[in-house]
Amino acid sequence: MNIGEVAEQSGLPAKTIRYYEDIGLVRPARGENGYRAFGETDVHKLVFLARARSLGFTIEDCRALLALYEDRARASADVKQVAQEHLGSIERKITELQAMHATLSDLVHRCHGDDRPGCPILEDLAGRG
Amino acid sequence: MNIGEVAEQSGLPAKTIRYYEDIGLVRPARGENGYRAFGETDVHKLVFLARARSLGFTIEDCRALLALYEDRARASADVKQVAQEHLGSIERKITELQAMHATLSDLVHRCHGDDRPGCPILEDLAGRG
DNA sequence: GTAGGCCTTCCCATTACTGGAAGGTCAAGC
DNA sequence: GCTTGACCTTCCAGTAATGGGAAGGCCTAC
Repeated sequence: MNIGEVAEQSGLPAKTIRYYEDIGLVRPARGENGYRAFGETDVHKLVFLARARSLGFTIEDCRALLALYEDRARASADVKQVAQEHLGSIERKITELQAMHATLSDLVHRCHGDDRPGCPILEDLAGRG
Repeated sequence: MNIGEVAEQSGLPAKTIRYYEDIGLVRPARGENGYRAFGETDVHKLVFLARARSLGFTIEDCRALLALYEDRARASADVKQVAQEHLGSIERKITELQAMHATLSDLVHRCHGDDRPGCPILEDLAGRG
């Protein structure tokens, strides 16, 4: 299977698939013409990667999860730990964004948004808020 | 004022302040010895930048906000628009993270996390969830 | 044989820094 | 006067995870 078809099936851009090969996440065979020849296993891995990435796992998380996925003797405790740590970082990001949102939302609501002088947003940014 | 003191006052690393000069956000004078010589205005700008960055504005947003801040004839409508667009992008990010969180949280709770075979997390990632 | 649509590699750009090397400057202490 | 150490300088490279685009090979159809 050529990279174009794999891209379609996995939902990943061809560029990204080549990158994943570069960093060793997949190792497709090569045809005589030099084209990458993807097997079913490769496609499965790429689907796995696409899903994991869409859940926000980093590439290194993905590498670990993929190793666990391929490890017949894996303990799901290891998987759970990676996922829980990621969940924690998602929670921290949400909290951070919510704090930004609260502050900024307040400033935006207090800004009349016309030509009158005095803008609460600029005043806050300037340290006089 | 040397960069070290400015770093302390603004809360920004010296490295970051040099970077901001590089990209034209501040233009400190230079002393005879080649050291950057920051004035009060520079410090104000850097405090402004630190605050705006902490609210998640991009560097280019900051550049625009700084220009508006320095523009005596500015309309707060312009400021408000930048802020509102940023608020929208924060909201989109939060929504995205919350979706990830919901899915992953569900998977984590369903994963027993021991040595028994079958891990809902891996099964989801593999497309069999 | 040629047009187009694939595929290949390679290098550069992105965002907002961060780290580190190599070297100049300054103030203090001996 | 000399050294030490803290500060400053520039420049180069790296981060995460791609995306863009050039230059060129391959493949199929007309």
